[in-house]
Amino acid sequence: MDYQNYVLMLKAMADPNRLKIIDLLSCGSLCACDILEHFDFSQPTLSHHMKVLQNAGIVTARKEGKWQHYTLQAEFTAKFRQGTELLLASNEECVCHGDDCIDQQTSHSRKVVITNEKS
Amino acid sequence: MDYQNYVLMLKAMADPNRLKIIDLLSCGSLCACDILEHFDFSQPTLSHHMKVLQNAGIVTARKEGKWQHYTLQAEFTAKFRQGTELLLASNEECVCHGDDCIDQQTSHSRKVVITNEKS
DNA sequence: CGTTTACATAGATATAGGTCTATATTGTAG
DNA sequence: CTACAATATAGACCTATATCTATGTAAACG
Repeated sequence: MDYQNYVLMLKAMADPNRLKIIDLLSCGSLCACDILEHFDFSQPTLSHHMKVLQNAGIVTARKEGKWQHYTLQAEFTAKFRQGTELLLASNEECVCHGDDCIDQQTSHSRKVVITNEKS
Repeated sequence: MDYQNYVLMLKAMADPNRLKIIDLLSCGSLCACDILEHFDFSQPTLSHHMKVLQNAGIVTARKEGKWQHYTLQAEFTAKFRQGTELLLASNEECVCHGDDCIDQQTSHSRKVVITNEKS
């Protein structure tokens, strides 16, 4: 997995209002008007935020009459946790062991550590 | 926990370059010049990104001679996972059950679900 | 002491993003 | 068909931010 999708999720989540929307939806589906009641911003602003969340694969929309029902995408939770674990793990799955990685033998800081490290 | 610190982490992580820096550091400490080798941007830009990561509590810096050694903050991993679980959990720890939450009995969409739901 | 190396800071610039008002679209009900 | 209600789209505006060049600072070295 490259981090493209994970970054997309992070960007969508990195807004207090959208994070609150996700939190609301983690308790179950809601329509736009119900979500809007929890915020001070305008309806078009909510529409914008919901589109961001959909584009990131975090939320799905299901139209029912006049109402848009928003639901947390089932795969989101698993995918986000997976991306997080992949990022934070220091094992061989770590991306930095790929072709774009540090050459630990020629690393400058490694040389310094050998000659100057005191602790 | 309010989400303030979690949002700060998310904002710092929601950049492909900073995400790659975190990934690099998940394999161990590195000095600025070693990190810089993996990127095309300038040294001041890296300095900026490292400051963002420090302000978010993700990275710590330790000066050793001329070199700045950057390390993933020990608490970051745990705190981020904790914030993620708190966000995605649909149990009573969910923030939306606080005073700023949905009144599920008077929810408009709930009424609609009862009268119009087919599936 | 002067030079080089590693990094930080200052300031400029350009793009991204969050918000608004105004308006369009779509569905429901009379 | 008309009116209203729920949501989406368009476009403007402003702030945040990612980047750069130029310069400052601090440590090591001859």
